[in-house]
Amino acid sequence: MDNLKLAEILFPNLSLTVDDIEAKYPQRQLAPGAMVTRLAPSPTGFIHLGNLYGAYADMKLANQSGGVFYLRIEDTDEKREVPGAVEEIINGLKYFGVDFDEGALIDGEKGAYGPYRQSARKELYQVYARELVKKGLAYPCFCTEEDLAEIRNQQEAQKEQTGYYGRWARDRFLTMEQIEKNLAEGKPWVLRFKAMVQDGETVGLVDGIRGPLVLPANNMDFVVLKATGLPTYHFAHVVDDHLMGTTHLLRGEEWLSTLPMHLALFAAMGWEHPLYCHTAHLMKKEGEGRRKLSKRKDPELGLNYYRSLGYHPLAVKEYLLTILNSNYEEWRLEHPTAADSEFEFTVDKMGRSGALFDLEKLNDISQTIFLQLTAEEIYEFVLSWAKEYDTAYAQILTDHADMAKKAFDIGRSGNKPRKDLVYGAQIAKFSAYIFPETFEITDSYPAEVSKEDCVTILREYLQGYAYEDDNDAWFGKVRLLAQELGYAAKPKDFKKNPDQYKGHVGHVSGVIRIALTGRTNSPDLWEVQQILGVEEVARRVNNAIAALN
RNA sequence: GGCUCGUUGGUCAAGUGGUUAAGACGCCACCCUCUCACGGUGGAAUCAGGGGUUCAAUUCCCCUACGAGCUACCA
Repeated sequence: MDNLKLAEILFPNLSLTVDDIEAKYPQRQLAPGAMVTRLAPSPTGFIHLGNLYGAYADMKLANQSGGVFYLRIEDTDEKREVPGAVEEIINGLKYFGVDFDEGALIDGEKGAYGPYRQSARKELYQVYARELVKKGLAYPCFCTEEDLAEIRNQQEAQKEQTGYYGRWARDRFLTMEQIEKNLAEGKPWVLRFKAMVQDGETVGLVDGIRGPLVLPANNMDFVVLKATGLPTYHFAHVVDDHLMGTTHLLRGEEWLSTLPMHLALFAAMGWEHPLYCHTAHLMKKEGEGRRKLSKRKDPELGLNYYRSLGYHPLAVKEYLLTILNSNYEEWRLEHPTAADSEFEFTVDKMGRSGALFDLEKLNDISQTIFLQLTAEEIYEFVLSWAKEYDTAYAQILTDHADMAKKAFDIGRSGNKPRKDLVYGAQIAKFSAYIFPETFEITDSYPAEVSKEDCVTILREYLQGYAYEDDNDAWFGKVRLLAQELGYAAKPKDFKKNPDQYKGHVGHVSGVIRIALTGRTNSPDLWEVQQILGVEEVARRVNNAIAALN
């Protein structure tokens, strides 16, 4: 077989040569140790937590080493492409704090190693595919779907490994005449890699996360170029990551089993492969078992889920970081306020087994994230969330900006701050008590207090209420009132002698709390009243009295 | 089915040929306390199972079970 001639017949119209390309994509001039990483999603749907998880790792690796983090769009499958997906990927990632040094943009791109959309790199792949043919390492295959199904059936019947390989690789043995004839007849063809391995041969490499790995060498004559002339993932990955100078390649563990193909390709091209790092999948608990989080079944996998609920992007990032690197949480404990960029991220501390997504932990982290924001920042964040997902609440926040900010800030100072705020939707519900439009009495009065006493307490309380009182003076009055009505001034006294009292001051203030906030659970009452103002306090107490009668 | 990867409390996990097997979230109890929180103290709870190797195995090897992934002209 004349490989050079075959290459010429298969690729007659390429304008570029290998030298042209190598000249256009020189090795990157970076400091030693600088890592080049990438995110390479395919525009087939929404971006999910898994993408974000990987993106943070890639970004940290590049940033902390003075390297480059770029975005490449893997759009070689025209059938599955979803319109607008690229925009959604970029915007979605940006919202959660992922920025790229170079790569695809919504319109166009930036960086010298483009194009960053694989569909625009068709000729590049073909030039290298032609090289493969020249070396006798690739050949055209004219098999139809039916032909392949037939091969598979036979293999299954004979209990042999399925696939296109060895003696089953029908078109591997085509003569030049047969190929020319097929071509002349206009038969569609794909280009297959010609696997050259002995039975039982293995390949070894060191994975950044999993350590040394020994895998069976690839024996499949897999497809390198589809009938459309576009490459498969395997070929595109090898060509692109070589040309774009990727040094550390993070990807999901689903690629582990096709890794030998990629290794074979790198070897065939005579290129060095990047350091592969195969990450574990995020899992989901289902019944007794666990399974990979799935795009279809699990809305919480979509980034949009967290965004629509109003989780702060920093909270999502912080949470993902804790499951990304096993020693991050410990570091965070020692550096509670440091920027996460100060944490040195290492690939070998990434988990080998899939983590279950833990919403409760996210909530916990989310609470402490809000603690670090100012009331102003919280307000801005919640408002921008509400504008998109809860317009009624957005209107209220706009109308009562000052009130909202003060309410968000209650009890957050000092060294034992409250952690009331978790995420947008929760905040909307939690803060409802403060605004006149949403205030309503939803909880019931303490069972220890009779209806008559409730009325008495509220009447007397309102009479004695003075806006100028400080917190201590205010509560002193409540204590006094409690005592006058036969309630213990201190809960401890009541606990010791429950028969001597109707209840204790907590029950009395509970009545006031219900009247003022509508709930048994509210931030500090004195502060709430400072925000509401005398008139509103009086209005709410009077309404409560009226409702009791 | 074949191949590959994985398995430490409920969850995230540290860790090592000899440890009282960290820590975090959650849970429970108590303390603090005007509620709820926050905070503090304490507690329950883990090396999937079985074989080896070894003086000694959670750690090394093998098998089994379970989970996951791949087995496309998808990525």
